[in-house]
Amino acid sequence: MKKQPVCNITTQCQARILAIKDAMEILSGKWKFHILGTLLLNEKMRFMDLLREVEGIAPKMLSKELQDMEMNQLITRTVINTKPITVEYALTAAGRTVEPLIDELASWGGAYRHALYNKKGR
Amino acid sequence: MKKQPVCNITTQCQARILAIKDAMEILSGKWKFHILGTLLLNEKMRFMDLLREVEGIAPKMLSKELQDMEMNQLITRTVINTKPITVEYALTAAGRTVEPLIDELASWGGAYRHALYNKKGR
DNA sequence: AGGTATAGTTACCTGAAGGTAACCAGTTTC
DNA sequence: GAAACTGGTTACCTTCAGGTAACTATACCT
Repeated sequence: MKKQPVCNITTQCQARILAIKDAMEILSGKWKFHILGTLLLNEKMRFMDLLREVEGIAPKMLSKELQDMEMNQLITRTVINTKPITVEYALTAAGRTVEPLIDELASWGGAYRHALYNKKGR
Repeated sequence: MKKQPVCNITTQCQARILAIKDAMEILSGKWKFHILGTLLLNEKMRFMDLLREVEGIAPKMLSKELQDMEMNQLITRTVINTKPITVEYALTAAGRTVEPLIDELASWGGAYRHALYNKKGR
């Protein structure tokens, strides 16, 4: 008799897996956390500000990531009618909810680095 | 005068960015969270168990991700001398520390889905 | 001797992610 | 009038993550 392909498919587990998949999809890519983290510190930022603050990002990537996140309603884009036109990006309420996640990620990364330093460092 | 390339490089920020980069690198990929989540539920699991539990993963990917995580000291691999040889995978103490992170990720994903459903659903 | 289990490995292929560089159009400053 | 600001777009190229399928070798069951 063949072994059953799965043992652990409770509805709870399935929902959890789906939630994780969602989160990973929405927050995927190299830059989103850095952009969101910067917006958490500064409230409203223009395109060129972000380009300077998020170290290493190219305008093309920044533009694409901002569009992604606007579509997913994490940020808003507002065109301001100044002399040279300016654009303001800001977090939405939904966008602000990533703060604990980013905190957790940062603290995990920090703790991990610290733990390895104590064990293997030299 | 050119604008300064950066305004926000406090040492705190730099450390935070580094920690996030670390975490993303170590936990990168489509499968690590699912594997870790499964190991959180089951303590000790064999290769074929994981292959069955982590829905959709191919043996090649599972093997590779397990090796990655063993190198990063998140899991242990123990060969057991049974009739047909078996291998047990289990979380290390460091591996168990991802639990809050996974919880946060899952709860964020769930909340996000819920929020969008209330706003745009239908 | 054929099917099942164990734990993987190997070769091949593809699509997406991301980097580089140049360019656009308008405006203010030097 | 040249340079630097504004906010991007476009084309091109490279890398790699990840998927598919087949295969290895040993051993138990019937």
